[in-house]
Amino acid sequence: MHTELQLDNQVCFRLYTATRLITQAYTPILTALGITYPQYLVLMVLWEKDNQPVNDIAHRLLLETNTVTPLLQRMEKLGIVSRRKGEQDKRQQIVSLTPKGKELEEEAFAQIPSGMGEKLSACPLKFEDYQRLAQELDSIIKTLKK
Amino acid sequence: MHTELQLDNQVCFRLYTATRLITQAYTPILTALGITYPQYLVLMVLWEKDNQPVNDIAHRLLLETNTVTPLLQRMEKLGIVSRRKGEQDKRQQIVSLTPKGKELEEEAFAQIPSGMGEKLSACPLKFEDYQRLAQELDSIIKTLKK
DNA sequence: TAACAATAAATCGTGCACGATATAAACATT
DNA sequence: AATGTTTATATCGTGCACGATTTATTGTTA
Repeated sequence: MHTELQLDNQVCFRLYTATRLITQAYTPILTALGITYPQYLVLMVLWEKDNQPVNDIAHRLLLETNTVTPLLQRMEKLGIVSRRKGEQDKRQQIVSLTPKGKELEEEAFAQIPSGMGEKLSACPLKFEDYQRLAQELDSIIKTLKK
Repeated sequence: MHTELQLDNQVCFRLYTATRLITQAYTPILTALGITYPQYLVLMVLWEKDNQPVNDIAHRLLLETNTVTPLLQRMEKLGIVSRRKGEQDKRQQIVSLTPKGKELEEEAFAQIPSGMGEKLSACPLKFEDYQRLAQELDSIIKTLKK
């Protein structure tokens, strides 16, 4: 028996599981808003800076365009973003928030922080723990990125 | 601008990204062994204890059977596990390692710890950091589970 | 400027995740 | 024993992720 290969010793399995469970916690809130978690990530990118090409959105989320393009097509069908050809560079698709996409920011602000805070209220982690967690995850991400 | 809704302030986005990047780091090693990351998780469960019903495997991985069943069907097609009806309870499918599935443990032990250690060698986190990280993820998992 | 290389998106195929539903076997209750 | 309920697994549909390829446009260089 190789203890290195035991599930209980795997940080990665915990990351994978925690990510899935947190995403599941988001789901009912996001479903009420009519979106999914990856769509919420795209919206956060656009709320921060509207009118971005597909590449910039993908780069911000560390995703490939072959993931983001279909995601944006679904979001366009939902009426929360629009896409148009870039003027200086016609290869680009510039993605913009529709009025509906902009309104979602207020709904998200009203529902998500409180809703998620409630679901995690039983968790013993403190603010400083989450901060250090974020820093440690950043150092893993920085190491593996690109 | 609601700072709560900024990507940079989201622990969840970091979890999601770190999980994807670590899984990507596993991929070339696992591909050489002919398996995927979720299949590797199932194998770890079976290396620990062979001949388990689908439900127990799913429960150990905190996954639903509608995820695990197709996963096991693919693994059966690859010849690394076999499935047979339970004898006392005919609703169950008992999953067992084939000789090929057992051999994979040695190959995994030879390739994965060293391969992943190398990829993460540039990461500044120390053993204690990973330990605390694991504990903190466990408390998130415990809070959100079921 | 004609040919070639690089870049931005899109498309295709496969494998998860997961909600919803279906099916069969076991269990429980009348 | 017949009926209803629970349980174990499977099936179906949708939405990611992502490797591989394609297409259109831009840029580069002979």
